[in-house]
Amino acid sequence: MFRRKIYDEIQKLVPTGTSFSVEVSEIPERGDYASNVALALAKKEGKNPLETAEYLKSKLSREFIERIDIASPGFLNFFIAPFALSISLQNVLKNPGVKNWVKVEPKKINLEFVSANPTGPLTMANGRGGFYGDASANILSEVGHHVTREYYVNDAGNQIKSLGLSIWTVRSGGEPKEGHYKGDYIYKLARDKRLLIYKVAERLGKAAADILRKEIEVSLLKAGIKFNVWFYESSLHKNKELDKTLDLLKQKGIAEEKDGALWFADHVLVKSNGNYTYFLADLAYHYDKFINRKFDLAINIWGADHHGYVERMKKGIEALGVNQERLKIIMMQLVRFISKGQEVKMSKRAGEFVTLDELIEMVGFDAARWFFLERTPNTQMDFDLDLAKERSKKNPVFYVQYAHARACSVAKASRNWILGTDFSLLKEKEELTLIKKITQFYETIEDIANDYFVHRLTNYTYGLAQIYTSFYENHKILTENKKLSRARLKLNEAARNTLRYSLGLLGIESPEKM
RNA sequence: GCCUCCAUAGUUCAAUGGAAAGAAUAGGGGACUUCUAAGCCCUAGAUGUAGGUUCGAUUCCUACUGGAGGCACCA
Repeated sequence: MFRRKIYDEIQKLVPTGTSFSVEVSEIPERGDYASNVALALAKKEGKNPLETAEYLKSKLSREFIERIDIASPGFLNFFIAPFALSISLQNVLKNPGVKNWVKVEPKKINLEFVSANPTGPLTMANGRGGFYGDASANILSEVGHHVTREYYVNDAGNQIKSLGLSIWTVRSGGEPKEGHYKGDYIYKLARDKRLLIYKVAERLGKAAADILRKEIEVSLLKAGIKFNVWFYESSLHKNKELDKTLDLLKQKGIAEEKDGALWFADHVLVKSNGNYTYFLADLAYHYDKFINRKFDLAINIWGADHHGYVERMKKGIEALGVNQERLKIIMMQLVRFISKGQEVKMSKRAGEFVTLDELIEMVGFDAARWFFLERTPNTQMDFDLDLAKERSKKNPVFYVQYAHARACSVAKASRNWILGTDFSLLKEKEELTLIKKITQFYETIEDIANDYFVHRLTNYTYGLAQIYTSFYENHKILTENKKLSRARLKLNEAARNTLRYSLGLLGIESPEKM
């Protein structure tokens, strides 16, 4: 699309390694795209930015650019020629697929997300990482990567034993003790006939975890979150992967013994009682990802409470001989849920939480997804439950879906009057703005493929809906002027397709009627 | 005590070091009665404080204030 073309052209004219940007202009007077390249060069080579801008302006091709303005202190503002916009609209109508317009080097990517311990139902807090991961996977596969959606199931630690003990205690008529899991689901599991045969806490816990694991999958499916691999920690133990990892670290002389335990830097791998730590299991897990399964890139979506773990993991995989650039960790900041002006405190152990199922029932599938996908991962967010219930109709997602339904409705009302479309008839401000916005879809996807900020797509989609609605309200699509109607119908079609495409990648429905 | 993240309109959120900080909602005003009014058009309103780097800072650095989280031979 245009941004890429402008960027490539400039790059040919400047010394290699020059860092500059081409971005979408927000203000019409500044054209459609703007570049700071002259300013960047001025800094690098000490030249006058306005002179550099003049030079670049004289050298740049005008193939699809109508005009280039130079603005103080040295910006280049590009105005796309209307005929080029027409061509772009026709291209998008013909080949809407992202792969046609966004080029990436295909990678084998492991995207691990949610990975909540199977010691209870998913809470609505798990929704944030869940939706974000799901939409990321959609987008990364769409641009051409080979993506595995993976859930790491922690089924081998103390918490499973604790789960077993909690159920055991309740089943024996007692109350859950300090450190035990509480909540209705423990009582339900205590009555579960499938579990009655287990008399040992560990086995009971494991069997219960298995039941909970399946329930988690059902909840995720209801939320539209899909996985293709459920990776069990226990399988690492079974296959002696922890020992292999340990041997490797010992061989390299990285693991050190101290006070009867085995350490990697400041972190324990094997406790003095001989037990392996979770850290070692995680190293073995990532060894499996990178070495055994040969993923080029592992993306982990983690909750903010794991941030202290990031550096340890990166150093750990580096020690295993894997470049840490191949591990990308996305931290999701916490969500605070507010009800009646008070924060709703959630704790799985204390049994105080709202489940993901309940959240979706309360605010609806599409609204829940939209709400979480709308925000950047690295800001804490407040979720007002009362407001979400009350204002469900005012949720932006309905505005976007409504725009799509309208576009569908117009398309249905139309007849095939004439063949051939004269796209040059589209010259109203709202029409040209809409065409530009449609082409920016591909630029947005390109950005996300690079930085994984999925919320860019949500914001883009809302903006597209606004611009479409403005076009719709200001210009009648179906008129007596058949040639004009035909052109506007084509634009309507492109807008509808792009809305549907975006919503689809976000995992949100695009109803044809509302 | 040490570390990480965060602080933007009344409220909920945007803004790859760029020009005049965008939306939504709540507020004020208006048009149409014709393809879906869950809509459109206009209007008012914000970068926590004090410094620094830079041609240019919401963005980077330092200190402070306020909020969240993390610092185990837990998982």
